[in-house]
Amino acid sequence: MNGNFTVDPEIAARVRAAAVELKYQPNPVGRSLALGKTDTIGIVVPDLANPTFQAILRGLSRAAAQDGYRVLIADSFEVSSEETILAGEARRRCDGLVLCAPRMSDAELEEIAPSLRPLVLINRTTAAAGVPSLVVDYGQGVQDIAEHLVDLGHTRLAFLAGPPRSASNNLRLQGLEAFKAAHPQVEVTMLEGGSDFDTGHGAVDAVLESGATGILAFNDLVAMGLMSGLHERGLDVPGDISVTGFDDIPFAKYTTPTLTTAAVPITELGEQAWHQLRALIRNEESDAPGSRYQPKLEVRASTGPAKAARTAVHG
Amino acid sequence: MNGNFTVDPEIAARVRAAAVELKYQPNPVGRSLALGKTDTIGIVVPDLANPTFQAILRGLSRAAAQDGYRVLIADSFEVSSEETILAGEARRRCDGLVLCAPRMSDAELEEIAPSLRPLVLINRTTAAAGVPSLVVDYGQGVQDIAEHLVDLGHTRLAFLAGPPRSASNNLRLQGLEAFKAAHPQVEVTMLEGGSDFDTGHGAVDAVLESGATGILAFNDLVAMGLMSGLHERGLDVPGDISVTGFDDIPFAKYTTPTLTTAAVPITELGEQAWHQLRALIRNEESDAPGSRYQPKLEVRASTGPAKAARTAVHG
DNA sequence: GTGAAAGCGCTAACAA
DNA sequence: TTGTTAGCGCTTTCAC
Repeated sequence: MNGNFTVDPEIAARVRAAAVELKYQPNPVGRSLALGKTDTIGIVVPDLANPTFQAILRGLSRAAAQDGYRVLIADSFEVSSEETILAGEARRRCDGLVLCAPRMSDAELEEIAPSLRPLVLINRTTAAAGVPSLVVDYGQGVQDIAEHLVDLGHTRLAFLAGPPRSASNNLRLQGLEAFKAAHPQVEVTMLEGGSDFDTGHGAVDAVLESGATGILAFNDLVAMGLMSGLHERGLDVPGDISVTGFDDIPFAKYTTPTLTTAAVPITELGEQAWHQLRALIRNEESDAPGSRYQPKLEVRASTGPAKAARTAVHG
Repeated sequence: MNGNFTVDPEIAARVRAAAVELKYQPNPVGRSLALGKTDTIGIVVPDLANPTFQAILRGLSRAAAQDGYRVLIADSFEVSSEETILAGEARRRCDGLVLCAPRMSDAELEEIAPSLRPLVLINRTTAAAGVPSLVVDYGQGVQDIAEHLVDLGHTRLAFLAGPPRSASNNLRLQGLEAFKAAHPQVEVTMLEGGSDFDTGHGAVDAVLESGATGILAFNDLVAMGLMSGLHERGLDVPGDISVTGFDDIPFAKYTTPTLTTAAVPITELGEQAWHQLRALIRNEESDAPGSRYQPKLEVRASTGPAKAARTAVHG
C-alpha cells in the first residue's frame, strides 16, 4: 500500500515511480472519509477586515501548517445568528474549530459548544466542559493605560467604546469600573464607538465636548482615526489632548505621533489556539485548560502631560 | 431522502422533525465523496501578513460565501518551492483554486496550471489554456504617479523597489522604463527594497543619498515607513521630499500627511476572482477570459512642489 | 411513492 | 509478505 510499512522495498519503489509517472495523486476526500479525519481545522471570525482577527488567523494558520493542518475560514460579518450555522458547518468539515470572539449569547454558546468540540475559544469563555479559552486581560490593560494618563496629570478621561456585543469591550468596561473605584477623583466619560478608523474620526466632536484631555480609544484603529480627526481640527496630540490605543498593531509604531497603546501578542494567540486544539484532537491532557494574556503598556509619543499640569509648570 | 423532491410531504416533515430532534447532521465528507464536489475553494498566497493579500482573501471569501462556498487558505510564506505542493494539495481538497501572485517561475506555473484547473490567477498570467488572470496594471499606475511628481516640478525621482520575485514589482519596473523613455530629462534612481514598513523605515539613508526629491515607494506600507523615518530625521513631507505609495490601503487616508497613492480595488479583485472561478466550475463561458485593472491616482498631502521649483517661486 | 443496492476513493483488517 | 474484502456516509439508480 502507498505509505510506509511492510512491503518489498523494490516493488514499493517501482509503484512509487509509476505513481509519479502517471501523476497519480491520492484523493484526500476518500481518505478523509475512510480515516474519519480531514487534517483541516476551521476558524470563525466576526470580521475578516479587522486586523486583530487577521493576525489571529495568521498565527493559527502558520502554527497549524507546521503540523500539516490546513485552515478553513468562515466570516460571520458580525451577524451573530450566522455564527451558529457557520460554526456547525465548518466543524463537520474539519477536525476541530476555533471560535474567535463569538458575538452570540452566553446561553447559545454554552448550548452549541459540546457539539462543536474539539473547540477552543478566543476572547470568550463558556461554562461548557472541555472547551479551553484564550483570553486577553483587556480589563487590566485598560487600567494600566488609565493609570499612565493619571500619572501624566490627566484628571478628565474619556473612553471611546467598541462594538456593544463585543466581549472584549465589556472587559474593558469592567476594568474602567475598577479604575473609577480606585480613583474617585478622576472623571471618566463613556462615549459610544465602534472598532474602525471612521469611528475614531467621527468621534472628534464628542471627544471635545467631553472636555477630557486623556482619551482611551477602544483600539489602535479608533485611536488613529481620532488623531487624524483632531489633527484636521488643528489640535495637537499630545499637546492639547493625549490619545491611547489598544492592541499595538504594527501601524502603531509609525503613526505621527507614535501611538501609546497596550500591546497584545495577537499572532501568538492564534498560535496558542492551535496548540490547545492540537492537544484536544490528539486527546492529550492539555497542560493548561486555557490561558490569560496580560497586555503590556507601550508608552510612545501620543501621550504627554495634561495641559493644566503643563500650564502650572510654565506659570 | 433528505433534500427536496418527490416524497410524501407528511412523512418528509416527520423525518425532518426527527432529524432536528436527534440533532442529526449530514456528514459533508461522505457527501463530497459521493458528489465529487466539496463546495470549497482554495487560495494560496505568498504572505498572509500582507494587507493586499488579506484584502483579496476577504473579497474572495465574502463573494464565495454568498454562493455557499467556503475557502481554504494556504500561505506559502514567500517560499516559491512550497507553492507547487500547497497548490496541489489544496486543489485536490477543493473544487477550484485561486493562485495569488505566485512567486514560482513562468515555466513551472505553466507546467502545473493544467492539473490545477479550475484555476484563476491574480497578478500573474500564464500561457496555459483555460486559466483566466486578473491583473492590476501596476506599470501604468507607476507612470501616473511619476507624471504627477514631474508636474509638481520634481526632476530627480527614486523608486523604492519591492520583493525581487514579485511579478507586480516587475510590472512597476517596466512602467518606469517606459516613463524614463518618455522623460529623458528626469533622473530616476532605483533602490533596493521590500514590501513592509521596516523596508521604508530603513531606506531613509539610501533615499537621502540619492538626492531625489520625489520618492515612489513600492506600496503604501513602505511609504509609511519611509515617512516615519524622514520625520524622525526632522525632514518635512512634502516640504523637503514628496512621498508616494501604491494600493491605497485604508490607512493611507489617515497618515500624517495623508498619502498620495494609486488606488487599486483590491477587495473587488478577490470578488472577481470568485466570479471567474465560479464560471469555470459551472462550466460556463466566462464572458471575459481575464481582466485588467487600472489603478487610479489619489493625490493627497504627501506630495507637493519640488523644493527647487518652490525656491524659484519665492525668489 | 418507496425500498434496496451499488459505488464515490480510500484504508484497515483479514485471509491466503 | 501479498491480495481480497468490508466499510467510512452519502447520493443515485433501479427495481419493487
